[in-house]
Amino acid sequence: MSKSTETRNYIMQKSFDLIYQKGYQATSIDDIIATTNMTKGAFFYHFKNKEQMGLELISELLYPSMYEIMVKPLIESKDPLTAIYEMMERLLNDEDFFNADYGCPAINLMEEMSPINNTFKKALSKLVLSWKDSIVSAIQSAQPLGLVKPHVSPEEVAVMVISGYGGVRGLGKVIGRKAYTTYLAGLKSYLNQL
Amino acid sequence: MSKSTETRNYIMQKSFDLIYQKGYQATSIDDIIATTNMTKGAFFYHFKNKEQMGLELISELLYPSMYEIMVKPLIESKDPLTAIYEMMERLLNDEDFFNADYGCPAINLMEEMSPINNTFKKALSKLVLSWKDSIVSAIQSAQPLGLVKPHVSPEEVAVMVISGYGGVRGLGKVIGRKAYTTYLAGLKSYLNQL
DNA sequence: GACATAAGATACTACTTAGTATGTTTTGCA
DNA sequence: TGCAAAACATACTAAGTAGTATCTTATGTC
Repeated sequence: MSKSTETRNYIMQKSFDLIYQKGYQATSIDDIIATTNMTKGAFFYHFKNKEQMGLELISELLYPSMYEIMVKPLIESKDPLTAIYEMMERLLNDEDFFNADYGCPAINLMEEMSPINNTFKKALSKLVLSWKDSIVSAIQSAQPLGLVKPHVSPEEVAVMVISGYGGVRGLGKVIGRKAYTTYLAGLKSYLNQL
Repeated sequence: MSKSTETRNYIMQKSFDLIYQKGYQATSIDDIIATTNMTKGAFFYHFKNKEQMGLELISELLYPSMYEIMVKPLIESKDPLTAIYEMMERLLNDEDFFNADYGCPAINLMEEMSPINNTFKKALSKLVLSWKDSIVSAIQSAQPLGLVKPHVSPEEVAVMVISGYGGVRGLGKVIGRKAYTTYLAGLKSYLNQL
């Protein structure tokens, strides 16, 4: 990796961390160059402006890493229901990438930016829609196998699961990690009854 | 109502609207005095500073109105499960107070402010905890009546319902109101199976 | 090793921000 | 009706904001 792309990645990673903790709008370019020990010249050499940097953050950092943990485990799984539960368990128990106090970086950006920036909204909707699709497919594939009752709506389940995740990430910000464990228990009963 | 408290209420109501649409940090005092046609002198006569105004917004406007629609319907209800469902239905279908693009003002503030301001966090946790308590009590009261299976954990149900609500408000920002209707259908099946 | 360009640094600008100091007007009440 | 205090207005400040213009240094290539 060239020195140039190395610093670019470094700026993006640090920006990601700051935005994750403080929010996109509350993170200033001065913040970013301060924590990276870079200068404005470096930042604006690598990125057209702050918005462009944010969008590249989503497509190059957020989307791929979230796809890996949220979507991929659901594709090609013999046991879709436990795959969904274990995906959620890994997601909520990953304390390296996530911090209960700060919630989920993807959800945070959705909450903050969707209402005020249509480009962000579209970029983020890709992520949520591909997650939804993978859950719908998982349930659909489970039904002919008799693992999920035939009258169950895969769309409804997907919305329930996604909403549950987004909501418990917000709840965790307020009442802490215990929200996660309680939610996971509730999710297990929910999935078992489908 | 005196003229003074009238303008105070007016400032608070307009501030509430702005914060609901743009977020707390993105709403400047200049924004507020511009949309109210007031001046800085008026604002700082009625409020010590921006933070204090936000906190009074929560305790005087947000908490009471949310309590009315979220908590009250669950107290003294003969049929707790349908009470929960109908509460959620009213909450999500109220298009006067809420806008799908902007989500829920309480959830928004939780998402934005809990990680960065402990006073906001504590004020907002009151709301979410009293909601949780009322759901727990509703389920508990339903169990001896045979309306909810005895092995069901009221705490788990409460966390599922609250997370579902918070999450679907975020999802609605991205994919629109159809998230609400799908979620409500999913919630109904979930509650019926308890 | 020269030298063109990439990569980064410095110093600015124009604007916005929360908050203050000090002014003027309105209002209740003796 | 006079007048003190409440209610509001005006004009500032100091710090922060995204972005630009221009400079210097590093790096690959012939």
